[in-house]
Amino acid sequence: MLLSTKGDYGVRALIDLAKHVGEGPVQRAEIARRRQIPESYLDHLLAQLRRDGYLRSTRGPGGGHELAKASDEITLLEVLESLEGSLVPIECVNEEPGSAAGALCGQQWVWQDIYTLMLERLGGTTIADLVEHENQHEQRFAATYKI
Amino acid sequence: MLLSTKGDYGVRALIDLAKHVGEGPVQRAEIARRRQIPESYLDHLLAQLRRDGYLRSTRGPGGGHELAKASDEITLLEVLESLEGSLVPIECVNEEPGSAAGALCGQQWVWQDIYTLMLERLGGTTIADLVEHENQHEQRFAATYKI
DNA sequence: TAATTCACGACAAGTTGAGTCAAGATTCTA
DNA sequence: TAGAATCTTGACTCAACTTGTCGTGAATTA
Repeated sequence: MLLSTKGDYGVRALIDLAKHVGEGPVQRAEIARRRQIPESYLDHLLAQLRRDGYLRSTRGPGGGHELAKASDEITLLEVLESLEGSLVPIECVNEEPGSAAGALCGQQWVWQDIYTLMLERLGGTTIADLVEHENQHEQRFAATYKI
Repeated sequence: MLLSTKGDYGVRALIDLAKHVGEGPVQRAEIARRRQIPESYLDHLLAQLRRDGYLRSTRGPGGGHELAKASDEITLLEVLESLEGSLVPIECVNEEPGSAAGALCGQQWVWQDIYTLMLERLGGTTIADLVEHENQHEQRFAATYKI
């Protein structure tokens, strides 16, 4: 598995925040309930996303979390790399092409191709795109999101 | 990282065997030396590849390992899945598209696309292709492979 | 029989994943 | 100012996986 639940849960949280832009801070418990994420685990993911500037938090009654950028200016790629670290599929993709280490690996060229496409797709998809896709299927899943 | 050293080392070993087809069994120690794999770890990988029918082994002096199939009939995909298990990039790719679990994830559709292309590329590349690519760069790396 | 080579399973150290929990900081409201 | 609501942070846990090492035993050949 390339992604752990970190990348999954973290993106769920951002989608939830994007869907509630303009309604004031969204509470951790709300996000956790709607997106089915363990609340105390979500804490860590929100902290990471805050450190990297994707959201801001306010404490106290009425506090919560809000997006710090427009949802169409946050790509899936940057969020996943923030939460998971580099997404290289195999170590040797990092090696200089033409280096001995890259050659030893033997499959470097195959994966470089796949990796390039992956970066294109993820870099070309924003949180806003994910929200839009969700909205288009809203009727069918309204019950799931318990909105 | 999607692949661990298992997938890397295992493919290296098969490339090495494919390069020495027709020369009789190749010894574990030879493979390990040429491809820079810890010998006792290589054991486990060869065992897995043997179980799945990609090579056969003979014991005793002059023994070693040989491919059990033609190298152009072994795809990178099947070998990697033998060594690493499923290559799905994110859990929800396994969920029924349209299911609640798939929808909750929010990025299912993006990854399904990427995964499909990955399977195409890996399924369309054989050990023979990897050997051919290596041969085309042989001059530059002859020293590395110590052949 | 001795030497060579693979076969298989036990063991182990380190890392990561997936959380839980508690103490503390901040802010709002009464 | 007290108390309640929220987030913040770090410590801690437990299980699984990675990346090996080792030792014993089996098969084969000379």
